[in-house]
Amino acid sequence: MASITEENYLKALFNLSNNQGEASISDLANQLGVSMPTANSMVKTLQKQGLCRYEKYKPVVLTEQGKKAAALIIRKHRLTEMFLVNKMDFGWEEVHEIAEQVEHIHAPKFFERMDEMMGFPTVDPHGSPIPDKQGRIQELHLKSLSEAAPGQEAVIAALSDSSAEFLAYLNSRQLSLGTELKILSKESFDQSMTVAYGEKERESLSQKVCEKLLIRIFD
Amino acid sequence: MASITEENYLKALFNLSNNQGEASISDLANQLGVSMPTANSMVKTLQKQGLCRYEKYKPVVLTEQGKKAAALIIRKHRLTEMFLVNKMDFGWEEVHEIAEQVEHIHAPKFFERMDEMMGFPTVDPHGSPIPDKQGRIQELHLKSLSEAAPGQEAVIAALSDSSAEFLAYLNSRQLSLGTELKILSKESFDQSMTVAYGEKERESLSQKVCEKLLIRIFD
DNA sequence: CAAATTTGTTAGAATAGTCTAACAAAATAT
DNA sequence: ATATTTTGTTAGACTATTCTAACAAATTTG
Repeated sequence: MASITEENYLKALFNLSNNQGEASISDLANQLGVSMPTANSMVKTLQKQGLCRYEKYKPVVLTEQGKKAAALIIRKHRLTEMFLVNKMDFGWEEVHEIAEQVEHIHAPKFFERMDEMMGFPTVDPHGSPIPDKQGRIQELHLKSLSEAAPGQEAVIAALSDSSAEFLAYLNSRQLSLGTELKILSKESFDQSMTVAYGEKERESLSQKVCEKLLIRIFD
Repeated sequence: MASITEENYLKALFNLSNNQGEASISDLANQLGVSMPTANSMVKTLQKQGLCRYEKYKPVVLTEQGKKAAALIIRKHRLTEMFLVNKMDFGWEEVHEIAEQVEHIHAPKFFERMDEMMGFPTVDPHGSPIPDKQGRIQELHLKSLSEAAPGQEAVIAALSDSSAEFLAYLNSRQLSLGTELKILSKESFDQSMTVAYGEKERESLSQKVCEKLLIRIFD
């Protein structure tokens, strides 16, 4: 069984390799707040266990086994976040830190019970998909708000950044998952967008924000 | 902040010193499944942090600070057990292992929310008192069933053994907290007792079992 | 392309928590 | 009160995870 430390490396590798399917040692070290030699030696350890593939001076690639292990940890993380929000009345900005600890608990029944109690949710409070028990992840292929055009209507389906700061910003603007937006205009100058939603007739969202809001466009 | 290992030593010391207020190195080592040298060196570490007092060849005594720290971990353990039983529909025999892990989570709000959701319970699913937020424990001073006399009526209020095996035994006999017992007779031969409860007209309980059932006698 | 920068590696050391072997003190039992 | 047993201690070693310093490879830049 992987240690908590190893689990954290797997999770970091998984998250970093979303795009290329591989991650550099320096990104890994950065993500985990450890030195490069530390990341380097842990990668060797993971490789010995068949969890990743690695050659000197090459990026690290998770094996199928490693991907599955990582996905199952992420499953526990996201189920926990959802449970905290749905069943324990936490705000979506409060749950990451707690889930970061709970995800390392070894108690299959505990997480299955959460899952049942919530009616088997497919996404977490930030719209990220919850991997299934086999570690498979349903891809959502959402667009970011930046890609939408004036005149379109869309609903916020997920976030590409779930930091407490960004969530606090969204809270302050009454933006949440499910919020329906009408895109009024887009500044070609700074890529900021003016939108309407709920009670708000005209709100301006910076490019930074638009990029982080993942939407489903109404047909 | 104490490591998980240190927390486990504190908890073990707390449980072992219930009677004398002190614990031997060998009992501590035994309780934790480590060697005596290991327990010995950890005791020195805890002492340096002001969590216990210790002199060579003498038993270990928790300081007030150490007692409080231990009680707060036990609080998290027992709140978790109660939450699992009351809110997540686990059996009382399933919760110890999970609580053993959850008790190390650092998230005050998580445990406070559990506490609130349950209406601030004072005992865990096995009848053991839940320490308050200051680490104070309300003593229940219960008698064991062995101390009761034929003719008396009593209610099971707690257990002095919460092992899965004992709990399975109690489940198989439909005995639980709150079960009201009429004591019919006691064998002076083997100290076993014959009792009536629920649908059962006559059930025989061995001395071992009677000692582990903590009761409140009806006036 | 050569120089500079970034990235990655090796070597060596530190800390936490654990062990076994050997010995010493305390407690128990003749 | 001595011998035996139990309990406790010290010394030394091992693994996991981390670090810094020094160097090497790869990449980027002028």
